[in-house]
Amino acid sequence: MLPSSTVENYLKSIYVAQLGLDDNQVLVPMGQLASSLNVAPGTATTMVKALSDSGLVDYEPYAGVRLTDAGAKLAALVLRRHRLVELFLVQVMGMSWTEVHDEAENLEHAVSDRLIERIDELLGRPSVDPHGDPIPDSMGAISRHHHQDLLTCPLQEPMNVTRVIDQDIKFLQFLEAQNLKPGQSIRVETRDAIADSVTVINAEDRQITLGTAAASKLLVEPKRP
Amino acid sequence: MLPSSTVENYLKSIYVAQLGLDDNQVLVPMGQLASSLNVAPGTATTMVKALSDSGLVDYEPYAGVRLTDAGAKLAALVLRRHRLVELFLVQVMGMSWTEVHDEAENLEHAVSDRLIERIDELLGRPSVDPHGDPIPDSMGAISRHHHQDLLTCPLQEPMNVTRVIDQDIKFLQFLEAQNLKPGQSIRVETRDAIADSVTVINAEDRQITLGTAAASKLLVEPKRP
DNA sequence: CAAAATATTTTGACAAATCAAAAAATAAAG
DNA sequence: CTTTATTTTTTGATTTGTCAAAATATTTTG
Repeated sequence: MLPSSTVENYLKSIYVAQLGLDDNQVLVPMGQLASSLNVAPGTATTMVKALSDSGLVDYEPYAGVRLTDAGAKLAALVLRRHRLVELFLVQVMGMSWTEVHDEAENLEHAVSDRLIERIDELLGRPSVDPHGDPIPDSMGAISRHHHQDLLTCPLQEPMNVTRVIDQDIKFLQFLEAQNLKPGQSIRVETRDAIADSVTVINAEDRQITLGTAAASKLLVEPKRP
Repeated sequence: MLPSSTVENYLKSIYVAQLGLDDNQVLVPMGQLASSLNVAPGTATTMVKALSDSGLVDYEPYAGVRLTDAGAKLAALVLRRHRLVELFLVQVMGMSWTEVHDEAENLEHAVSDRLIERIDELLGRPSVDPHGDPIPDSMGAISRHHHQDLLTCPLQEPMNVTRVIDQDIKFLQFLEAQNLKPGQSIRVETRDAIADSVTVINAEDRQITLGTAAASKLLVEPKRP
């Protein structure tokens, strides 16, 4: 039986949450899951129990939830559809990278395997989406190559923006306006822990100051690795 | 509040059924609606009552159902999405016209107005889909220009296939194999009421015999009107 | 036009997904 | 190490969409 959109969204949220988990933890707390899905805590509990009965997750009461191999594969394929659709909307349909997330959020549940395969082929089997997020392959395998962010990368060195860990349209539009979107060349000028800020120089030598919360959402790699 | 996929499907079915209604009738019988949606009769009754409460249909118990103006507009926009998606899948994604119906059946509920507008633009504001079905405009208006079918068109005259009133993949594949798909030039050779058959000559002068049920699903217009 | 056949509606039940609020468990603080 | 705060689970209800089968209308037929 094929999973409902709801099930797909739960798996996707757990998957993404697991990737973002600190190394010592393995379980996603129920509260975090509930809030990422915008449902009441009790709703998440009920649903996770059902997913557990279907063998898609391991659930430990009061501790949290973790995907099984079967659940992780399904989740990766949802993410694959989402990200391929996003890239398709940008490359083929000419939409802005700032607006495709919401559209893909719906389409990811409606595109067939056959269509997603066509899209993958048409785009030349891409490895990342317009936000720099890696696209799982058709087996559900995902490249887990770890980038630095603006808080950890070297200062005064030319870096490339490779990924943005946020889907908020306003934030993405801001990055675009400041020439900070994926593919752009930048360098970090200064960091000030007290002021909670990071200053960056963009490709046009304009200086932009970000709070550390925002700075941590921009991933980079050395210009000449 | 935006209509659910289920509501959209009910409206679409009623809309299509109304177009196919004999001129003297105005109400779609509940049984017909139920079977076109593959639901039990009682399910259709319940749902139609709900649609009636929302002002999308007029419902007359034991007689049938008819769309209100609001319902008709919504239905036309669903059909618009469906047909634009079908054409898009053929023209841009390179899929076969025989297989796009099922894919569009899912996507029609997931594409946003913004995306459908892009598709419409990209395709050059087309007026018909790959099956020859007319595409409603963004106001929900649809061209209702009536074609002849293979049972009513003149004999021995060159005609163009303009439309196929059936979405069954096997039937569409058959038409494709026999050079009878929309756009092809054909002529009707003979009709035999007793044998319940129609013989057609395709563009390559091959003769094909169809039953009248199949023949009525092929719409044509004179080659030089 | 009464009897049989057909179509439609009603009824009672169920599954999926959700919420609010009460209850229970765990974690944090004094 | 008890009390308080936080998180999680339970409980009871609700909405949407569905079905099977009984009850009721309508239509057809002899």
